[in-house]
Amino acid sequence: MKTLKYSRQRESIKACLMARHDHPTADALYAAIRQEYPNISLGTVYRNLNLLVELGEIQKLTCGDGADHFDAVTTPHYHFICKNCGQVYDMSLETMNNINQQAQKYTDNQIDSHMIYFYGTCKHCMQKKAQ
Amino acid sequence: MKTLKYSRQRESIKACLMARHDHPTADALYAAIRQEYPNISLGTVYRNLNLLVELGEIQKLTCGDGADHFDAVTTPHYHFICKNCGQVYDMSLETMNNINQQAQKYTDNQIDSHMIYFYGTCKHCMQKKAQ
DNA sequence: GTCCCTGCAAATCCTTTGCACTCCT
DNA sequence: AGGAGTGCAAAGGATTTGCAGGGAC
Repeated sequence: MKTLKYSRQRESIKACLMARHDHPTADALYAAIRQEYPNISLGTVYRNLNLLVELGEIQKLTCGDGADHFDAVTTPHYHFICKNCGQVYDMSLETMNNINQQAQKYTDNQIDSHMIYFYGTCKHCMQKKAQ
Repeated sequence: MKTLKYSRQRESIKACLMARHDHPTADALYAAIRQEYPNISLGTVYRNLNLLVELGEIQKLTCGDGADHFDAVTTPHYHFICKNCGQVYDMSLETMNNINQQAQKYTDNQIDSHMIYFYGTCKHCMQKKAQ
């Protein structure tokens, strides 16, 4: 097992993600962090994001719009994705009653994780369209 | 609006996907169809898969393993993905009770579609590991 | 004949990786 | 010093696209 060393870049990436309420892509995060560390490289951003995902400190969201998104909230929750603007919103839902039960058909273990995405047009986009 | 013309390639792609019970990637489907049409190109497979998705005749699954998968079943259902082998299984669950209700927070419309993925290790892989 | 569809290859987008160098411990 | 982390640029994988020729109607 590798020993983890401190890096100001990693701290900055984590801090930056936690400060946001949207779910930025690696590239969007890169752009934001460049304001503080103009020399940081995109490769470093990707490397650290993947590391943080492995550590369970952040979550990766693959919503199907090409680029992965990242989320500092790791407790189970769901997402609403606007088909118009691509914005990813957090959704909270009651615990998923019979899902673990259903999953016994496929695995003897627990479900490790899940990804739930709902697609539609968000209110914000509907307003813009109405104008 | 474009007029749709018949193409034997498109028919073959659709037929091939419908005949399968797994959820192949574009590349896997390409390999299968090549047996019947050795000259078909990967670009054509992608073009037609996207067209069929637009027509609502098939479904695209973005499970987060790099490549998109395709599914001939378009009725709402869920997926179990083995973290070990990447196999995608169909799952059926009762109708999602309060989900549309919850979604009113984000959209005034109905939810257009949703993607639900559960991750774990499938029984098949557990057996192999045990050997 | 017209316009859609194809095969091919090049281009694009997102992400990962190899390498020499730097920074933590 | 030792090894993890970085910046850079090149490589990689998946998907899209431009173009000239072929096929449907």
